[in-house]
Amino acid sequence: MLSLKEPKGTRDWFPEELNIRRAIFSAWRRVCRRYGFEEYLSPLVESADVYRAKSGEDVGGKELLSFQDLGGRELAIRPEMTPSVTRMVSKIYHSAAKPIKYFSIANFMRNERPQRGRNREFWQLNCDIFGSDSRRADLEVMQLALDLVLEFKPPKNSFSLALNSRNLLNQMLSLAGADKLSEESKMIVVRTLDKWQKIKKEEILIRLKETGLKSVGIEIIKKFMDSSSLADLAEKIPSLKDSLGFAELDEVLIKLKQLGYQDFVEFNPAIIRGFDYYSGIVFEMFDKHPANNRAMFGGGRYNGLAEIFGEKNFPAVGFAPGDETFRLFLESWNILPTVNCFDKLYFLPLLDKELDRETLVLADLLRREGKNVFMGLDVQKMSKALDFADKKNVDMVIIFAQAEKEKGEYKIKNMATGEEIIKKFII
RNA sequence: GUGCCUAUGGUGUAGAGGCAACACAGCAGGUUGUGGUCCUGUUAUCUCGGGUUCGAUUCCCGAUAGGCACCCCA
Repeated sequence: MLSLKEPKGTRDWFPEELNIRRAIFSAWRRVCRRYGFEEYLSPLVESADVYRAKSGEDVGGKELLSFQDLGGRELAIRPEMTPSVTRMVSKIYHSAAKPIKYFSIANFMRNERPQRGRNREFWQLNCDIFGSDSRRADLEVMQLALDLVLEFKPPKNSFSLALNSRNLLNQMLSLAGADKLSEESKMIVVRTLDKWQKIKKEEILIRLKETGLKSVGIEIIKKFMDSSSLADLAEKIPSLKDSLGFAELDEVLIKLKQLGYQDFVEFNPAIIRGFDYYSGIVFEMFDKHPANNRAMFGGGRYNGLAEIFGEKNFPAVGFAPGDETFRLFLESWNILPTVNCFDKLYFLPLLDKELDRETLVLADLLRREGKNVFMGLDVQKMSKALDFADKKNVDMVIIFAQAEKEKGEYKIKNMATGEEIIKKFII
């Protein structure tokens, strides 16, 4: 006997759950289109090397679900969209009118251990702007991200957008002397900063010292990480004030505030993000619900990624919310939407086996009128038919039996009100 | 890869070392043309393997599956 369980880390989508997902996706589409973004899709698989090149060490490594095709080529089920969309856009980049604003909603696989908010198969919205290095592109992408959340009318203080800049971070790190460290040590420094809010301060200091950083450098890092705002940072480390990273963050933050997002946005030095390809501004949307102690989604600028496809000067900025974390956000704040499969569903039971042919004709007629008709397949008594209609939550029941046939009619019964309408049906 | 927790009908739960209980859902009927109520019947090798015991679904060990937290990542 085979198991009824779906494969580990995947889930079955029964209509009820799927209706919720569809409602979320259609809201996402609505907002993306409002910003003039066009929908695209890439293949489910890519050459495995595409991910090995630039995805994080786990996502592009042991978490990659790869296999050989008949020609011995090594393919991988996509663990993220960014490399694929970069590949796609690289093909058309030179001839396309820029900026290119693209979005997609697709599923992905990562060989992780499933837990709350994380599955092996998951769905993501990916929104990206290519061909503009303008800060207005960063701004628009973040505005879109905020509107995606706001579309669900979340309560006050339920989420926030935290911003940082890889440029600012790198400038700070070079000030702290991290440039003199080995690549490996530098990576450990960055990892440690990523954990700033998670691990104890003593532990952090030990880790930083082990990389060979001087205490002057560690002091700079501490000042940076403890900054509560850009103004605070400018005061603590004045030399950073004139840096590119500071300027881009300052500009984007000011504009977001001018646009009315002042309650949701903040500078956060601990936003690092795992993928290697990020280069400029990075950001994460935080769910502030205590049950969801993690970022809902994130993104940033990744100008250098297209180099793996031989493209130089390929500005790109984007982000990707996942279905699972997003659903948890909506669920926790009690704002989960849903849509029905049918605007209205009609149930046509077979009330008399003598009317087999006529009932089929009637179903056909109703469908030609554009109605959604769920037809009963076996003979049912009236009370059973209505009972079934009740449980299936149909809106209307078509009543057609001998009495109706003789009068040349059928009835449409409204299940909510009990009201019946008589229609002509001569056969 | 590491740690902790859990496993009983279709679903959700109770139970106790000695006949496995309840609710809901399903199906059939009470009711051969009008539903949501009510009533009756029906639905279980208590995940698998081993151990302790006169006796284990219950206690112990292992496997498997699931959950949660790390790692990592969105």
